Amino acid sequence: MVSQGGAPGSTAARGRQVGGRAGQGRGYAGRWGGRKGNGKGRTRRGRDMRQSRTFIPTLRESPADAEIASHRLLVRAGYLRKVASGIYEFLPLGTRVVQRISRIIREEMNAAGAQEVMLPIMQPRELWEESGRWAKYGPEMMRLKDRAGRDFGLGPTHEEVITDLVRNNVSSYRDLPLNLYQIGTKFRDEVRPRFGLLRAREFLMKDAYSFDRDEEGMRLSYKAMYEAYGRIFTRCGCTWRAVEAATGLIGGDISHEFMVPAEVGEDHIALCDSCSYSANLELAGYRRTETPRGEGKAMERVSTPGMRTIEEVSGYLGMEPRRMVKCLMYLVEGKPVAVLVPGDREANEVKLARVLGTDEFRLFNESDWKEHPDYLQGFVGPVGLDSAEIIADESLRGAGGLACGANERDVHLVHVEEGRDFRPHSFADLTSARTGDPCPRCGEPMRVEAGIEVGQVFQLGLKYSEAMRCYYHDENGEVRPMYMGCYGIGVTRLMAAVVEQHHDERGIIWPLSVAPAFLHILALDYQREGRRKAAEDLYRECLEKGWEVLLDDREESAGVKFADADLLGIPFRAVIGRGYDEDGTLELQERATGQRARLTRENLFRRLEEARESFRDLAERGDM
RNA sequence: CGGGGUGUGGCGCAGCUUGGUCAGCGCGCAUGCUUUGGGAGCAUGAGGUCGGCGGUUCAAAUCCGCCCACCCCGACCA
Repeated sequence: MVSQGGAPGSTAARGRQVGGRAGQGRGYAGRWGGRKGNGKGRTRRGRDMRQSRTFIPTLRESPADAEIASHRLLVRAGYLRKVASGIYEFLPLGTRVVQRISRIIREEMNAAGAQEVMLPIMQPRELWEESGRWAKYGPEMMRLKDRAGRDFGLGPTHEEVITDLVRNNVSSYRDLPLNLYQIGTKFRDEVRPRFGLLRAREFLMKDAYSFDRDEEGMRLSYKAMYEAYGRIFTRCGCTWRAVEAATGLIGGDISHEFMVPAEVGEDHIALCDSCSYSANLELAGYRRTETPRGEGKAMERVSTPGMRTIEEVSGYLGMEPRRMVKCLMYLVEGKPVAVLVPGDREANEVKLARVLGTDEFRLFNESDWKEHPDYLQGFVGPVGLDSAEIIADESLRGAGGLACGANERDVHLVHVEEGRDFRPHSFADLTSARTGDPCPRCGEPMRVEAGIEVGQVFQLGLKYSEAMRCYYHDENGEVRPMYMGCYGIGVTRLMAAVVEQHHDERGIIWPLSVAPAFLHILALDYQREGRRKAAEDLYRECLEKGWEVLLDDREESAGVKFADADLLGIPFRAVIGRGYDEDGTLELQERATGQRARLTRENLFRRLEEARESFRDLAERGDM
């Protein structure tokens, strides 16, 4: 089995082997729960999973509140139940899947030199004050008081706690690098939980934190995690891609997100197939090649009675929306700022936050318009707008032939040219790329696709170590802050993502690596003595091999058993039915392909062993 | 937080407009018999004070008010 890692400062902690597998080869034997050999005195070594005695409440109908496949199927198939909005119970099969995913994560984390710890969910306010995030995190952090009235937060993430742990116990360069991780419950009081496990309030997360002497070390730690993440998602059966990402509340400079492409994903990423540039749409750049040009005509006023929206005005004037200047009024730290973007684009507020250097801003609301009556909602334009700072999207640099509000009721201006008629205080990248926009690196057209963020890695640098005084002594006795990184995987979200990528209309199709069982034995007409005995024998034999097997020993009709088996999605199915009566053969079905074969008992085992063997090879190579 | 919607046995729903044998249907559950290769049939049965509180009325699942929960869209979050 895999080493659980050593104490701080041990070989396991120091033995960095970027990109490789530090430590010993991982034990893939008994992937379905089985120890191999040496089970003397015990006839059964696999877990006993008789369906009649296992808590798998399947539903014939979809629950009314489930919209997406993963949510619907996980509930219908008896893996999951909701107890409150965004809060779920994992039933035995769901728990199995979580454990299997967790196991893959542990193997890869341990192999990459990280050590597992367990950190508290409930964390004292004081730590969060140190990092400044008690104020900054906002209502998303669940807060509570103990009986003495002391403030605590339920950890939405664990940088503070881990930094506190390390600063108090690590003080020498000899103990670095150090990488600690946990798999634990996180709580985030999401504004709007939805999509089952994809956006839950309480969820399981693997989070790791690395501590290094310098930036170079941090980069190596980052690289090791990045590569481990790729292996983890691949082994869980996901297609994925890593993209450049924004850092948000966690902070730091460099970050990548691991995205699992899926229609239902809430994130969007821009991809270039020519040069492999890929980034979250929040920060993906694109080249401005569509900048409209003018013909040197003089600016002109036109009457646009009652027309406030881009659609209304552009339709009335017969101009393309991209020639309209959308002038958005923002209140930035209490001051009005005009943000100019082409009429056919939206402002990207993540980019805007970067440019403004603050996230204290919002689009004008009703009362803001009232308080600033000199800005006429629907007719604001950059020409003659002296009272506000004006920042414009890059695509408006040198643009001409534009139309915009005249800062006068029911009037717009046409033939407007940037540079001649108005001049923004600055230009910046303020809009999101769309499919077809040119790649910022190579200029080829990109595409935008939806994905589920299943993991994110950050180079934190000194953000927390300086704020929280997490220092060490180097060889010369100098006191230096540690360079940190942090690395998260949404374990339960990953489970949902796997289902999103692996299901059909009838149910889940688990990849072998994370399936709650390897084989599902269905004995049809279980009452028939011969079939029952055959099923029991097969079951026992599988258990002795250490396989995880689910035996459908219920006295249900064939249709019910098949339908439930499709729903549960266990990769292989052995059916004992008519074929068995006729010539003693069993039918092996593969859930993913639907392939069926009537086999003798010996051949059935041979085929299953082959499947396990080829899977094991894939796993060793990191292809699975 | 804004907008919309829903809350009726374990699950999915009807009933509400036009208060009064409306507490009902399907699935599930229990018992018995017959069934068993794609969600079986017959029979019998258990189970809901209709989200909560208050009001109107002779009478409220149904009308009114407040509250709560859940869902969707948006805002938010990363």
